[in-house]
Amino acid sequence: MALTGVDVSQRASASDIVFEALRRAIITGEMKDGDPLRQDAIARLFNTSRIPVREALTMLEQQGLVQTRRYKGAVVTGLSVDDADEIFDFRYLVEAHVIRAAVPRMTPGLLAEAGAICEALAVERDPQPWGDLNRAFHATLLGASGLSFHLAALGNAMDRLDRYVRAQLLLTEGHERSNTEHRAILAACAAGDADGAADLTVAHIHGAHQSLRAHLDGIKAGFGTG
Amino acid sequence: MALTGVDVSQRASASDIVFEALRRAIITGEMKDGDPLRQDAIARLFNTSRIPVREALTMLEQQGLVQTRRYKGAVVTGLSVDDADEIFDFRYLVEAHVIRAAVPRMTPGLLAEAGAICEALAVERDPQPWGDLNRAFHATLLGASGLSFHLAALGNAMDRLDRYVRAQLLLTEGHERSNTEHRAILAACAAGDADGAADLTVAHIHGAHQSLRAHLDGIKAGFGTG
DNA sequence: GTAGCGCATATTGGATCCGATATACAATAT
DNA sequence: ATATTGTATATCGGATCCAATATGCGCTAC
Repeated sequence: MALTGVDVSQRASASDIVFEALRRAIITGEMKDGDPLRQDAIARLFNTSRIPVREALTMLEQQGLVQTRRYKGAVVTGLSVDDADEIFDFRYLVEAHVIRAAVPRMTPGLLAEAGAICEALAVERDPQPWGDLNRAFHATLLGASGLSFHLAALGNAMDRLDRYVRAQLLLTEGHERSNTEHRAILAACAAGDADGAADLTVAHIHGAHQSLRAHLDGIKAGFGTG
Repeated sequence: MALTGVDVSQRASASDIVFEALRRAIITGEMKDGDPLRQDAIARLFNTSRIPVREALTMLEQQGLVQTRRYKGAVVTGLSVDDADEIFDFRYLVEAHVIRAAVPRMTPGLLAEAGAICEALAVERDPQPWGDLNRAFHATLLGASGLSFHLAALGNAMDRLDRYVRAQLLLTEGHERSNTEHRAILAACAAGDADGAADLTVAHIHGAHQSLRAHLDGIKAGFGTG
């Protein structure tokens, strides 16, 4: 029988769906720091009961995206400037390590894939899809390392920073610089220059970090102490 | 009124209690790789319903300590040798960074505290409390850094490795070497030698890593590919 | 008029119940 | 005898229900 099957047991559970939707709403900035997450409201929104919602909230709490206080509910976690600095430091350290490990393992196919994303980034104007493509670009390159533990930790770091980076990019038009840097990183990877790619990656993150800091100093306020 | 209060709203929920108990059972090796975690059985054990158990299992899954398959239940996650190598690499990288940041922030009081744990380690023969003290020693020193995100990631890395390290220590009597290395690390910290402490820490982790590899190569089997 | 108390309501945490799925075993047909 | 199918049981995911706690408002006492 020539029937292609799908593993139906891998379908997402209700908790997974709610989790992904909430996670996305938080990292894109759709939900702001301190916004409360009411179990009832979310359950109605997804046409489910509160049980899957609570499991989604516990997942988000483990990831540090929301904070829960007993009998008071969950709110979106805010980052202090110090917190953001620390997580950027983490990225400098780990992302350099991972890209170094990834470069020698990149196949032509993977480089082509990353190149395609890079091109898509260059013409994308909408901030939301741009942010998604940006993550996809880095995930593709870093993924070649096969270092799943490092990648999970980095993914969490990005999740915690993403909404601030996106908000800042939206205002400062840093897309152009980002795009040029992406091309440079990709070129180094294609050339098999692991150290170069690592340096460029660190510089790339540094740029985002500095822009964010400037932006925050500028508006002065914001950034709940979480 | 001179009455010191405690924030009663911070009492652990049932989920937290179950989570901590299961986490401990897993990281100490009390539960073996692949052991199933039956919701009913655990609920009865803690005299609660399955709801808090499920939330605990969700947390454990987020930490990578158990794996859940829909409608089939959760089992203790096993590490392949490659997985273990990767997590050790993560520790080399991050723990060196954190200890470097921690040294200049260590107070005499904190050093005294670490010293006390170090002494306790020297006379402790039981493997389980020795493992707990070992974690406490490193947590005390690293904690001085105040780098909460790094510390959380390192804690998770330790959680994933702990049972293997404990099992290996149990057989190879690596306690003595560990104790000497602890004293050296502590001395470097007390001397304010951040780079020295970092080097010694890396060497310390390296020792554990090599012992574990040797041990695994020796017994050959074990380590489900989980 | 104001500080403090008590009740009403909203919201969360946990228990119980029900439907869905997996697994093991028995029955049956070839 | 073996392979297939049906069924019984165990276990899980989710819904509903109840208890515990927080919050807001009105009332009372001074």
